[in-house]
Amino acid sequence: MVASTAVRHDVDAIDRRILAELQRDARMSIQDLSSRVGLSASPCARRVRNLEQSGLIRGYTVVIDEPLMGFPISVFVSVKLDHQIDDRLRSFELAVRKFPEVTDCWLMTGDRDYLLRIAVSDLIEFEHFLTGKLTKVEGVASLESSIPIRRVKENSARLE
Amino acid sequence: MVASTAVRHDVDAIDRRILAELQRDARMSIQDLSSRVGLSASPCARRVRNLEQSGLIRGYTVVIDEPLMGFPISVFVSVKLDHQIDDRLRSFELAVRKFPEVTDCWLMTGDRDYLLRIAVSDLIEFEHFLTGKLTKVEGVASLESSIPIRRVKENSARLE
DNA sequence: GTTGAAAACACTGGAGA
DNA sequence: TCTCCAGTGTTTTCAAC
Repeated sequence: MVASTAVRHDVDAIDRRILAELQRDARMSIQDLSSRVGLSASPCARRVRNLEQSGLIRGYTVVIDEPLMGFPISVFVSVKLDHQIDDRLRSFELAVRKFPEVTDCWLMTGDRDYLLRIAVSDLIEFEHFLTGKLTKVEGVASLESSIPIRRVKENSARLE
Repeated sequence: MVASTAVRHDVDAIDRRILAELQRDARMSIQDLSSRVGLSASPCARRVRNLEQSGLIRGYTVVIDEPLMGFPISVFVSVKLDHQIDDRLRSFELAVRKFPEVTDCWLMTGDRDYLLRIAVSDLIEFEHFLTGKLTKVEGVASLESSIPIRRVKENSARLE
């Protein structure tokens, strides 16, 4: 019996190099990309298409300088909900997805916790976000914030 | 006195829409992009170039499905160093940048802490990473791991 | 995997609103 | 600063090999 429903894609060494190059610069032309990975354009384009269709490449995005964008401060916030009911989780996640301040959100194991990264212009705005928005979401029981100084490494995904 | 050394870029509403569209699909052609933001191609290309040159657009990257890539498990690790000496920080950061398992790393305020996200194929590999690599980095005093169940929101940067 | 030709696209510069 | 347009070179796509 064949289990998989999606088209499986065997990622070989060239695919890895394609992904690494696209991680570095996703707007590179297929021509440039092909010469960097030692292929001609047609098979390179085909590989990229296959990587997209297999779902391994989920998309392409722009890398924005958050400080220049007006949001130099990040804050990590641990959120604890008062009940781990599916409905509560859903409504919390819905709210979080709507808040533009929230850049990342993970549901953690253990103690009905979420881990959020918040991007703000300053701590005043963060205060307003906490009191005016986050604590008003139904089910939020407690919060714990920690502030990073600096981002040391930033890779969208592990490749090797 | 004019303070800024770099070229300042006033981000207007159209620029924001350009950034939002590129965040959705960074490989979109300028033609597509221009019609989506209600501009013709030439000024749209100029705006993108300006956003790149002002540093607001730092680059473009591919969004990879980490589970399909073979790394379905993420772990957040808090690392405490035994001395907050600049030299120790530097060597720790150098090591972290070299480990492919580490996708993100933040230097936190407070207690000489780093926050890392690790991507692994399973918990066995995570164990090996901890014992074989991370704890062997000079200056690492203590570790605390927490495991997420699921990613709820994933935005490379705040835009609004 | 390669080559090559047609179609789509990007870039430039100039005229006019 | 935008639109529109034309000219040029590049890039993508797709067939045939």
